[in-house]
Order: sequence, then C-alpha cells, then structure tokens
Amino acid sequence: MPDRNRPVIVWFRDDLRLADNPALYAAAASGGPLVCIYVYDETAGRPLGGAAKWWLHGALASLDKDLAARGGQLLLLRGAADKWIEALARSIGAGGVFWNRRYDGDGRAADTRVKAALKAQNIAAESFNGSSLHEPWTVMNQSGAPFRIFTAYWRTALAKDAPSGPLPAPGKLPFHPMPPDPALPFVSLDTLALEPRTPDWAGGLRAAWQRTEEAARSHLETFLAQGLNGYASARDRPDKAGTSRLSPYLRFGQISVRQIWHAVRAADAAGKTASADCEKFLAELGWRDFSYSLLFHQPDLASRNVRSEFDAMPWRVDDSALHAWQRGMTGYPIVDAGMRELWATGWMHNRVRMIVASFLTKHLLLDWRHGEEWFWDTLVDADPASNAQNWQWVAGSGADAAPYFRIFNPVLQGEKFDPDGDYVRRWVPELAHLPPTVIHHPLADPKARYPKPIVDHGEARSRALEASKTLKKR
DNA sequence: TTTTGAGTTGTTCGA
DNA sequence: GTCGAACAACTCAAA
Repeated sequence: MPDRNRPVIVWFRDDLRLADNPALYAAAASGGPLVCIYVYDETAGRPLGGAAKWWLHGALASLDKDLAARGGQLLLLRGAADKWIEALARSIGAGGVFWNRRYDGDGRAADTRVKAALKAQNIAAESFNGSSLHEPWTVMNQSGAPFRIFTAYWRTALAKDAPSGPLPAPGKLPFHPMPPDPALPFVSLDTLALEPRTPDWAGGLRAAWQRTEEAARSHLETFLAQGLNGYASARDRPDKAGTSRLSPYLRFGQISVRQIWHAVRAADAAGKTASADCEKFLAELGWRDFSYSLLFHQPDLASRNVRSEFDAMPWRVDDSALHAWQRGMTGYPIVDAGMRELWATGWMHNRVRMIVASFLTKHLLLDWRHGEEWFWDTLVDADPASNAQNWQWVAGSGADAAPYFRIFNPVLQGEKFDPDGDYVRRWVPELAHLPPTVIHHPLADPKARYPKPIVDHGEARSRALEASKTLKKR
C-alpha cells in the first residue's frame, strides 16, 4: 500500500464511472490525494472506430463533470501510455497507480509495459477486476484448458462464487492539486477531436443516446421495470423496446457488469419477474464474459479464424456487394433496415445483427472480417471481444459457432420478428406505404423506389452451402 | 477408459 | 397445414 501522503493516480480506461469502480475505490481508501487521468493513446493497439470515438468524448466529458462535482477533475494525456503514466507519476511524486484490468492483447501488453516502467521507479502499480464477472483465466475446464462451448463455460462460471457486490461511488474525495507541468502532453477534450466536425455525422447518435453514467443507471432501471419481464421472447423483436440497450455503457464501463448482475439477481429474488427471463438475460452477460475469455486466450480473435479450416473458405471479393450491404441497399428490407439503423444511431438490435451478419457471410459470401471492421467503425458499443466473437459465431468460424447450414432466410426472419413491418417502416421509408403482408417481400410492389434484391435467396443459399462443403475437416 | 448425449438464436423438404 | 428428419463436426462432462 502506497504512502498515505503521496498522491495516487487513478488511470481510467474502459471503466469511465464512479460507482463500482474497484480501482477508484481502492485509491480513495488508500488515503492519498487523487489524480484521475485518461490517456488517449494512438500509438498502440487498434484505433477506435468513429462511433466509439464519438461515444468516448461524451463519456469523458461526463466523468470529468462527475469528478468536478466532488472537487476534482479528469486530466487528459495524449500519447504513449507506457511513457507518460510513468512520467506523470514521477512528476508528482505519486505513491502508486491504480487501474482496472482489460483483456485485449494490445491493452494487456501496454499495461505490462507501464507496470515495468513504474516498478523501475519503485512506484506501486495495482490492478483490479472492474469489467468481468470472472477473470478469464479462472473459468477453465477439467483439463485446465479454456472452454470452447458456451454452455459448459457458463455452467462452470455459475458454480463459482457469485461476483462480489457492487462498490458504492465515493463521496467527497481528496484531490491532489495539479500544477501544470509543461513537460507532459496534457490536452483538452476538444483538442482530441473525438467528435466529427466536417461533416458532423453524429446528429442521429446525439438524438439516440445520453453518454453519461447517470443515463446508464437510468437505462438499467427502465429495463428492470419494463423490459426484463418477458425478456426471453421480447428481446427478439426489433420493432419493440425489448432489449436493455446497455451495451455502449458496458463497453465504456459507465455501468459495470456486476452492477447489472446484482440488480437482475435482486429482481429475480423479488419474484416479480419470471426466473427464465432473468436467467436468459444473465446468460447474455455470460456471453460477454465468454467472449473476453476467448479473446484473452486468442488475442487475434478479430482477425484469425478460431476454426482454422475456415482459412480455406472461398470468400468472394465483391466491393459493390459490400457497399450495398454497408449502406442498407441490398433489397432485403430487414437487412437494410438494420444497416440503416446502425448508420443512423450507432447501434443495431441484436436479432437484426445476426440477420445482417448471416447475410454478409452466407448470402454474399464475403469474409466476416469485412463485417467486423464495419461494425467496429460504426457501432457505439464496438467491443474487441464481443464484436469479433459474434462475427465468428455467425460466420461459423468461431467457438461454439452456428452450423454451416444455419442460413437465415431474411424474408422469414422479417415476418417472424417484425410481423407488422414497423421496424422496416421506420428505417426504410421507401417501403413505409406497404402493408405487413408484403413489406418483407418488396418485389411485390413494382412502384417502390427501392433496389431489387442483389442476390436471389435460393441461389445464394446453395452457393453458401457448396462453399462450406469445400472446407477440409480437421 | 470408453461411450454417450447435449449443445443460443434455422430452414427446407417430403410425408 | 403440420411434423419430423436432415443438414457436420467437435467439445465437454457425466455415466
């Protein structure tokens, strides 16, 4: 434990919250005056996508405001974390640096370098679990290897001790007065230029989201009160508000998975919600942890097939088809509605994510990495583990993946999960005049100013099945 | 040790 | 219209 009189640095990363923040909590408990920082590091790792940068701006502004209410501030540094964390710590004579762990390869490598640099200066570095239910290395099968099947993984995780209860947000905090040090690359939030200017494409995102910790809590409260009951089936309806919409808050840590876990458990115990709904939602949190476990054990999850036989998949190269998919001009209404929702709001309903991903990888036979990259750039919740894992899952190349013959029929999916066509009507206004009986079959109306399907479903399905059959079995 | 059964999210075909 | 089978291969744990 560091010297109580020396300042303690809290290094915020994907944990931009005050409540249930183990690193912040421990730093506050250490008694030293706090220095809260965020390092915007473009020198290492995969650059954030456009939508994620937009979200990050709001999340940083919100955290700064919340710290200011307690008499402090969030300092921003721009540059290589391993260089400037140590430089800052030396500059202020810090007794320690506290942070919550991350699980992507680049992040872990950076943290290792920072830890080494601090150790060389005899400065304590303490890390905590702030973003998973269980650490990825603690949920293993009986032979000590990581799980490759979700159900077995989750059964084992559930049998472990429940994640500890969420920590309270600290009240008034002692902050270290920060004299400006010209040797350090402090920047203002606006200087980082995380939000788009010319052109400003973020209008739809602003209309859809509040990027604050308070909004995260409010989303959770609303979901517990209105969404959790009936979740198991309502979650599949993109025309309804049946999902929690917590994903971007979780991505940037404005709410913690443990806060959600305990809130849902409490709702279950109160008996007002069917246990099946609670279990189903908790399993979604389980998939998030499972994805982190997969990423931890395979850091190149976003670029390398988990099932290596997919390296031989005869993906097509077709830029115009890819472009049509990206812009929501495939001629399949449910696919186009999803892609346009994504473009407009930075988010897409989960059921529709599966449909558009299946369409890209099976109907268009385009490499899942194209989809992963597009989502990385356009999703406000773009997460290094979940995004990669879910794309591989749909493509069939991933852990516990969908079988090759599971090819969504976009018309049937539309009719089943958007039965009145309201979702399509909202995002594909060209089709808004069509009645529910035909809205998922746009060909039925020759007057619609809307593209013809870029592939025939039956032919595309056969092509995808043939392509899968060429793969050598391991 | 070996065997067996089950495993997030489907679709199509033919009886 | 309804219903069951077929569509792989592999992982994991229980028997």
